[in-house]
Amino acid sequence: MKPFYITTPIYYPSDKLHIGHSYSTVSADAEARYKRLRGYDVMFLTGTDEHGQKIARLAEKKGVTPQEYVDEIVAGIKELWKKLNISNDRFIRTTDEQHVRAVQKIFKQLYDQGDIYKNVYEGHYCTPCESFWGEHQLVDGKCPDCGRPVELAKEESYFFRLSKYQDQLVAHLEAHPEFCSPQSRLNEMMNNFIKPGLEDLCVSRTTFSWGVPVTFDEGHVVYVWIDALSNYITAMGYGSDDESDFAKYWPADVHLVGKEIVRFHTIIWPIMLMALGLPLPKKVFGHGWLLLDGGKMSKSKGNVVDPVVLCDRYGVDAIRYYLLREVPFGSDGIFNNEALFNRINSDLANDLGNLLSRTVAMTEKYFNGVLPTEREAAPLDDELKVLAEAVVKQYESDMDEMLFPNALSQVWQLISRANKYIDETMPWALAKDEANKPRLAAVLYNLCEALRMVALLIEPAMPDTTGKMLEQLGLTHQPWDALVWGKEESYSVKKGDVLFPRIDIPAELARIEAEAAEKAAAAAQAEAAKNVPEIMDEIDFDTFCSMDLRAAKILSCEPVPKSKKLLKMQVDLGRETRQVVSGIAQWYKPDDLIGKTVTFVANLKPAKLCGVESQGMILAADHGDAAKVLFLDSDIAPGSPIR
RNA sequence: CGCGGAGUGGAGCAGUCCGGUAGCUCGUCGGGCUCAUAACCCGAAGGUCGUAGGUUCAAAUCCUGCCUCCGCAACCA
Repeated sequence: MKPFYITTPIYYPSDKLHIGHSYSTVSADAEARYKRLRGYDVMFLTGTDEHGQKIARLAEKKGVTPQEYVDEIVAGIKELWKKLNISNDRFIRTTDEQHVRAVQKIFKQLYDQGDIYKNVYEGHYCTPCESFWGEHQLVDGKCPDCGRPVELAKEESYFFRLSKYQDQLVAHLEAHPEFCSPQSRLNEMMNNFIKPGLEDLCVSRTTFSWGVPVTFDEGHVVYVWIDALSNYITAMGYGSDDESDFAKYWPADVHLVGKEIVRFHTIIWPIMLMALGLPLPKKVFGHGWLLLDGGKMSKSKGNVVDPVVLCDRYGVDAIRYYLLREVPFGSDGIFNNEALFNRINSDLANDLGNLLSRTVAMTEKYFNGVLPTEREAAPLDDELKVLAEAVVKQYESDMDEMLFPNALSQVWQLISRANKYIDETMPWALAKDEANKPRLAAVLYNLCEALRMVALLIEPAMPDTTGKMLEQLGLTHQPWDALVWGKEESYSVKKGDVLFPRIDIPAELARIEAEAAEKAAAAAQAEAAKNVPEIMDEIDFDTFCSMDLRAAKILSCEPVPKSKKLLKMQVDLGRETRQVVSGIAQWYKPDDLIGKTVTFVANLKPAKLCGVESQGMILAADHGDAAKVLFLDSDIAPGSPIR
């Protein structure tokens, strides 16, 4: 069997993974599944990149060791992949002993052959980004990536001679234009990084210890790239006693990566491999991002963008389908709930689910579920058949290029054609006359064939659905070469559960919003509780009684000119009317207050605010940044004492 | 001139490289059908292709100016 080796990036387990990571991994999974179906001996690798200062710091903050910290997060990641039906053959962690040893070996070899050398590094370090920046790269003295402050750092480091291999790299990239997809990104790399001349790369650190130790120089740990990128070969046993998998699967067929790390995979990684005398991967596929809709709003909806929640609520295959369908090649896609629900309803429920449902229902109704083999063909049938065959071909070519949205839209063309075919043939009309039975059987047979092919085609994207569809069609799993029209002799179907239930979109959106609001409120409350000031020193009862609190009815109210915060009011205190100024204009309009009864401090020494005299004070509670006036029941008479 | 992306019927996009009848999905409206998950099928309405100029027989597409919007973020797949 021909080997096919595909990888995802290894993820940084500093926090739970989000929908974007799921997108990368589901894409790789779909391709891996597709290649398995096509008869390849697939090796599908994913994993985690667990070292670095950031994780060390997070662990410290949490009071656990870095290893304990990542162990917990990695467990969650593995659970997520299980939930998403990810079929990875191996899961590498950069803390795996085998990996650590191999990295040490690689580092030593590169050092021994002079590709790594020791020098002093001076630069500005951005901890969140784990990036060093030169003086000229900083923006306003801050990290050009994230805009946060940087720390000046100077340390003894090892450097990797990228420059030495520059010409060799350029030659390779020019000879293999297919090495990087989309090609536009390679052009970007060429123009921005390669042509101006590669700078040697800092590959060790002494400022933290959570990393792979450099064997021959105590205090140094291997920094990021040599540790992380080499996972693709160490996972195959490179540098261990058993390199048989490495021999079998390397070079990788595809490294699937997000667009932001194309640079490392098309420059640093190939050069590392060249230095090690190893063959280069065949392709680096840089996909776009799945962006969250609505910018900052996404935070408040955070719970819904959690892939685990999404799967639990709407089904794994629906999420997988959305991810694979929504991000066009070469650009970014958008994630939002409404788009997700629309896709589920129209593509999955209406088009696909309903097609299966109506076909199986009619077969049961007209033939008790068992189609007779006596069938009468008609010219119209060929259209369906021809389309099905064309779709298979185009689908395969799209999947070979990992153009998932294109491949899926091919399948939906067939689904659409089949739905139309039902209208054209009108099986319910044929059923009215016994003489039409052979024609009716042919129509339903063709629909079952179309559905069978659809079921097989969507397997890389939606493996569970394939099983459910085949079951209703009375079939068991079929190999890829069963994608031939007319392969089944006949059908014996059995209706099952609805494939994809429709979502009541307005109701669902309202529910999500309510949930988010509830969460936000709870969070605000928790936040407020944290900010409750210390209780003041004790006072005696007389001191308390010296404050004359009264109910006061607001008679009129208007903003104080030239002031943002102040409102001027006349209040009825029963025996007199007072003028009071209150700093609540940001939260209350005059109309909100007129006629209301409030809590009033009647014996406060008058004061002038913005030149307006205030003869007392209206009480309000601090509510976060805002203030909430203490309103009283309106039937309390103005001037009533409060105690 | 910080960088990058984008302005095409109600929404989301394709078309722009290589000028020549403006296309797709969703939504809306009308019709059909009744097997089916109020699903399916057909049809229609709806676009000065951001704007002002220029090149051309012809511009969404090429050139120039202007305007507007978005991201620069979670820790980045």
